[in-house]
Amino acid sequence: MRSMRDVARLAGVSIATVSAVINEKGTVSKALEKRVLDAMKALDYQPDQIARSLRVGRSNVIGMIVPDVSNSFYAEVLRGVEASSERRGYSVILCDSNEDSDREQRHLKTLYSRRVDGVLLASSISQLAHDRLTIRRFPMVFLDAIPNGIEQGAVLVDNLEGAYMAVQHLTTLGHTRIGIIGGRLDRSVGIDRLNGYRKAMQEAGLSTPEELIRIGDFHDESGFRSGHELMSIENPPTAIFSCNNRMTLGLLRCLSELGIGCPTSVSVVSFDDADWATSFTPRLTCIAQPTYKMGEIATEMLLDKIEAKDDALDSPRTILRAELRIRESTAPCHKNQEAHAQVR
Amino acid sequence: MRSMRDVARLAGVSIATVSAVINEKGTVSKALEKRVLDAMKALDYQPDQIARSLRVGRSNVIGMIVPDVSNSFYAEVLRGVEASSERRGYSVILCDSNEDSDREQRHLKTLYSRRVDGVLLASSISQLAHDRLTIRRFPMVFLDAIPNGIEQGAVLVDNLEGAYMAVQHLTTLGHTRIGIIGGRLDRSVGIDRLNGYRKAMQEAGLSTPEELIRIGDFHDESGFRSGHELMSIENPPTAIFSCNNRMTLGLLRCLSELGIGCPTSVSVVSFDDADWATSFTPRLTCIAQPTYKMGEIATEMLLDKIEAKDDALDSPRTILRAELRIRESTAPCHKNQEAHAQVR
DNA sequence: ATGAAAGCGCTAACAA
DNA sequence: TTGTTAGCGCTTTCAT
Repeated sequence: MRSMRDVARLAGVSIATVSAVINEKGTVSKALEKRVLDAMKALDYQPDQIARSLRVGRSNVIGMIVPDVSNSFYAEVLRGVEASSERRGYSVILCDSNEDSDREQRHLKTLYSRRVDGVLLASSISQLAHDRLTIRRFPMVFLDAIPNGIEQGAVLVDNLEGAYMAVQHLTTLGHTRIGIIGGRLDRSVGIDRLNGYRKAMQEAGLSTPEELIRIGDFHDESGFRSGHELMSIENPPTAIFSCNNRMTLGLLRCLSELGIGCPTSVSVVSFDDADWATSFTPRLTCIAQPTYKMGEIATEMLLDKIEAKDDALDSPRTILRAELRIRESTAPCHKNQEAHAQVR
Repeated sequence: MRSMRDVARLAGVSIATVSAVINEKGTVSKALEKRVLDAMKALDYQPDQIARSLRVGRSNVIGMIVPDVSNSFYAEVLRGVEASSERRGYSVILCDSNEDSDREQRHLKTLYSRRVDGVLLASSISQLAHDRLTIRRFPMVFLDAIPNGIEQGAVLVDNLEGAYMAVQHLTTLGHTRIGIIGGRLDRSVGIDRLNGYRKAMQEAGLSTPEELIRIGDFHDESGFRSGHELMSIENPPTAIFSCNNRMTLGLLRCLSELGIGCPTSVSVVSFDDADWATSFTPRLTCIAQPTYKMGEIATEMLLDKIEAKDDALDSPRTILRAELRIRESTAPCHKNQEAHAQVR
């Protein structure tokens, strides 16, 4: 492994000069610069970032913690993070917490030991909030979800509005019995989406009896189960709003097994878009989050924070809007039209 | 930021003793050990891995390069990698090459600068093979695909056999006109899967006219286009084998738009399973790769290589088997039954 | 069993 | 403009 000494020796200069050339400190004459550059090339020299990090006290590495990379939502966010980081000369250490707060805590400790310059945390295990010590260790930016009591920098989606749009779309189509498959209520994401549902229902003058509200855990299986429960009540919903991609998959599987037509018998809107959403029959109407952009913005925010000249401008929350993408899994309420017809 | 000096001072010992305690070198008396441990706790001290890395010449970090994390195949492999790495005390720097060989090259350079102990490369941009220099820089293990001329350690799936199983399943169901949507033929993966198709067809005594063979690029759009092409030839196939998850999505979208029933009009088998595969109607028959396990095995192989005592046991290739998961997107060939009936 | 000190490869302050 | 040198925080001989 070549070091600066080797380059310096070959170029016939001091290591300080080599360092100056590498870091473009500009105080080096053209002649020497060329000799150094040539020597570097000849030796195929690559500066040792570890040594550099130790010296300058910054690693140019950030950590990113996600609950599950194999969930396409996080994978897409991660892409944005990786791209922005690379652009600005940072690398990212990926940590998958597997939704386990112990693992998350371990990861945080490891990241600290590795002296990452900051971390992006895409999971709001609220317990973390209590551990303020952790937060003091390095700049952090929260992504997607925000733990209770944290006011730090965060990049979020307006979940309430997103859910509201989804359900309003349904009410506009004439649906009155609208079920929801919600996510965990110990997460801001779960709460906000449920509230968006409530708001839209209320505005439409619709009631939201308990039987229409199922709370899942953001996983496939709970979507499946909730779907079954919703469709087996006495007066089943004509439309269902599912609060994330995984639960939607479970719901769709449920409807398929039950032989319930979508959107003929029941309309479906999902929070989260996904690569498969337009390949389904029917193509799925959904609330799309700007995943890639969320990753980019969060990264920019974190890096700005890291590179801020002491006068720490406290990074605010950035709230992005989700987008309603109307496709074919939602249709006018058939039942109500009949009811309407009967009335006449 | 606390250092060993702080701990040593508080405990009233030398930094050598602190180091010995941390690394469990065992030559420290119980009494001192306790004092050191207490001091560490009191100061909330976490050893600086950067300094340690510089000193010992190992970083306990590995790099992983994937062409696209948002493809669930790679995301799942990554999960396995992350889990195994964490278990053995390594962190992983994730690099997304975006299928661009320049970016990949840049990532490799960065990883080298960061002195990672090894890298996992899940992309066979063949150009790399020529750059043997890169390979000498650190231990590498190839995942999923293998560049030409490389005999290094690699974890692969038996793509030929997987494709063979897929197509054999189709021939067994009585299909004789079987189309294939292949992947890029400058990749081992693309070639092997095509050959598996050819082998199964040949063994079944079936011909493979050019019109049944479409070559895509592993992306959604090419699956869509190929689907259209296949279904618009004079005597369209009654079954299609699609060579990866993304192209399958495109194909499914195509069939849906064309209103072609699956499996009634055409059976579909896909290489790659995915979370959505069992939520589709019909549930998708596919060849599942052991993604998570691939990640685990590749990581173990790489770490063993890294930690090998000089006597470098040259890690072999590990070839895993794919698994045929028969679901409802494949059915007996309807057309042939008719033809059969006519002959009588 | 414990400590003193050298040095990993680099940057930055200072000298020349 | 260029070089000398002192560390960054750690591990590891080598004395004691």
